Amino acid sequence: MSSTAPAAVAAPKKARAAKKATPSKDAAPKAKRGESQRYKYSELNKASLTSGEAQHIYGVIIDATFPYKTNQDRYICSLKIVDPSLYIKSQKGTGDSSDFATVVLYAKRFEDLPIITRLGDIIRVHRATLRLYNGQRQFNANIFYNSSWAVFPQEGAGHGGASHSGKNYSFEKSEDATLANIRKWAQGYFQQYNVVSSDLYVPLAKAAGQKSDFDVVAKVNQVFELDEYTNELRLRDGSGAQTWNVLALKLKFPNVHAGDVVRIRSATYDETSTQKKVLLLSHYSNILTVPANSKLAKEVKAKAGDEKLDKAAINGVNATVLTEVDKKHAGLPVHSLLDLFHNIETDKEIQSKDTFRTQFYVTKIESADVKEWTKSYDKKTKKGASFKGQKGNANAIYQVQFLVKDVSTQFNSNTYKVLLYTHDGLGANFFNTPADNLYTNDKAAKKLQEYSGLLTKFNSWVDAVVERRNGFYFIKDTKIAF
Amino acid sequence: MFASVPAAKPATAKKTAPPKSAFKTLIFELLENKGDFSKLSQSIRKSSLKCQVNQAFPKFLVSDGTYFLSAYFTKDCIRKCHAEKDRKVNITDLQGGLISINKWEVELIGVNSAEEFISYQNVEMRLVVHEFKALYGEQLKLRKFPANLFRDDEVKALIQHFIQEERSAHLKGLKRDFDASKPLLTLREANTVSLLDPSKGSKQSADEEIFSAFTHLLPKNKQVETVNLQEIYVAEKGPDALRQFNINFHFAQKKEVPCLEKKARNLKHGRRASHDDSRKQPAV
DNA sequence: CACTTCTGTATG
DNA sequence: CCGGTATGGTGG
DNA sequence: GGGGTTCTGGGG
Repeated sequence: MSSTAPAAVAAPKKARAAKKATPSKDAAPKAKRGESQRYKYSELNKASLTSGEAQHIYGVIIDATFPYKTNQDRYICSLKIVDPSLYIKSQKGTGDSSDFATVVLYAKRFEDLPIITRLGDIIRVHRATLRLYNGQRQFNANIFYNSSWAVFPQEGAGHGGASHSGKNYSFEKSEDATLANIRKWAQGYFQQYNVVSSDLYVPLAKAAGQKSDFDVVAKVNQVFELDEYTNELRLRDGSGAQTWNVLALKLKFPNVHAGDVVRIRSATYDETSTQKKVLLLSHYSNILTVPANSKLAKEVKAKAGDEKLDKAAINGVNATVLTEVDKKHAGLPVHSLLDLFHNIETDKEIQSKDTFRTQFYVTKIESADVKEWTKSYDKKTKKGASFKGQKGNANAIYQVQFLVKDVSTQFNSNTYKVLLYTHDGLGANFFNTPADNLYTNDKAAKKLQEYSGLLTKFNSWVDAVVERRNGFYFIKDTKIAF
Repeated sequence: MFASVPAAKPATAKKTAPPKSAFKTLIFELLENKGDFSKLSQSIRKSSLKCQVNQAFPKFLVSDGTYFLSAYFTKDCIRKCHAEKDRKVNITDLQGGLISINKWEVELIGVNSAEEFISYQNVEMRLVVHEFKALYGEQLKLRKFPANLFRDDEVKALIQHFIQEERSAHLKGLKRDFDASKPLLTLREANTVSLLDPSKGSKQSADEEIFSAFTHLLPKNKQVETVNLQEIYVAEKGPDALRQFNINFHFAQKKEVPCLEKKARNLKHGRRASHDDSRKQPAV
């Protein structure tokens, strides 16, 4: 093989930053001709504390702040990393604080720092200086000068899918092995160890007692869209019966999903919230997902459990989904009311489909009189007749209109019709009771009356599958969950 | 928290304890009373609000130690504090200081939340200052990083609830004569019920535009008149200063030094070994 | 080429 | 005259 | 650096 200098790899994705990361001065970049290694990577625990020279490292990320602004022209991202020479060995109990290294990246621009979304990803830093800070090995890297970083996902082979500072990044062929090795080690490490030792976070049950900010490891039981900018995460960690809420901007944390186990770097207890338990985030706070197959994630998932829905919880304090959708639609993508009623006029994709999953709240139900929710249906004329004054329940069907609203249509003046018309069988089980003459079946009428109240209550939501027929949307394969 | 406001004592008996923030209590009460300030208990309306001035310009932000919101001054208020002979008070010099707002009111108004960050879903609780006093002596031991009141989880829920009730009241009062004989052209027309009054001839397709004509949000002409903060700035510091302020944005310059606190801070200068430079030496 | 540091000039 | 900006110098 | 911005004041 020609033993030429390593080829700089063109960025596979659009680079986050606009800078260049051409190798600059200091230690390693002195590749003699014929030599193929410009960068030599130090193990975290063997990097020199005395030389003061710039060094190059690979590490497994176990914590990180979000890139944050510190003054007019400085941004910082601070992270904790480990490698086979320096890692937290305790599975539980107190960890030894010297068992990881920290990395502090400095930049002039937000875009020049990495956004870390997962524990277990690999970071490579070029031209960092090592010093002891509070007994910690701390690598400092000035991205605004000549340092650079690259982050490789834990999943996947090779160095595809990397994000990096600068316009491009170098990757020597010898690094294939380096990367593969540390990935393999990380894999085993996350499966055998907790990685995040218990002194690095607090159980939610102890959150209220914290004096200052703290970290959390918990399961995301639900991601609720609070408004067009914000999700409200529902967190549980099994340390108490409470479910905790935290507002997470959609743009800042696009990768948080229900069922994930996450680590929150820096939260505070909200002393002003009296109706529900709330954690507050800061601009440097981060939410990192814990690999699903890791020991830690499995333990937390097992402990957290699910919060079951019961009627008493529908009190307007927390937004609550009252319905459940048949499992066969699990993969059906969610569409907003804007899609269903507006974008359909122009969007070919939407026009080509007729079944959608959608979420909304009910502002009004028609008929207002619950007894008129069912009709006697004449298949010939396709008309429903009131049961009022009638005996029996011949050909009973539901004919109910929901006037609904959602986040995507929050600001406009419209409410939208979603129908529960069961003449063709669609949605027949929605109310968990067969359509009947409600003038004679008091028990059913009473139950429906209760549903009516709960469905139109503030913070009650419906998660439904609808099918478009003849220009109307009909609910199907959906039922109230209690 | 307020100095003398029994903020911890809501007028109406609630199931839950009041929040530990005067502003949050205030917005709870105001929304509960559909924006009618006169319905709040006198003990709240007549209390003084002791606040920290987080920022004087371009928005006047005051905090109760936990949350901040925007304050607005009446013409009378400005006139009075500029008239003080010996100690003329400059609104724009209050940054970092404490003030006691002794006469005030709050009103619920419709705004564009895309532009006004001290609001939520186009609703703002507007704090109108009729009379205040600068508290020069007192120390600022309030929380250092107050948060936007309108980003609070419970406050958001409260405003959503308010809007939803306004909407459903609107919907209930709407006379909807559905003309079945008229052919429906689009799916949207068939499935849309508008809050807009159909008799007004407004188009049914209010897709893009923002609806905030709720009955309990004050229209512009019903709001208390307040002085534009930029006018105050010019009056106090001159047009040059305003121009300079805007230039500072072009190239971000130094942090404005709050007039009130720039004295007693010449003691610390010993540049702590900041490690943001990999070439600089000493470790700790 | 991008970054830092130094120097001189325009600007107010 | 101060400070920010533009320019040339530097290492890789 | 376990932290505090803002023409970015719902990534910062």
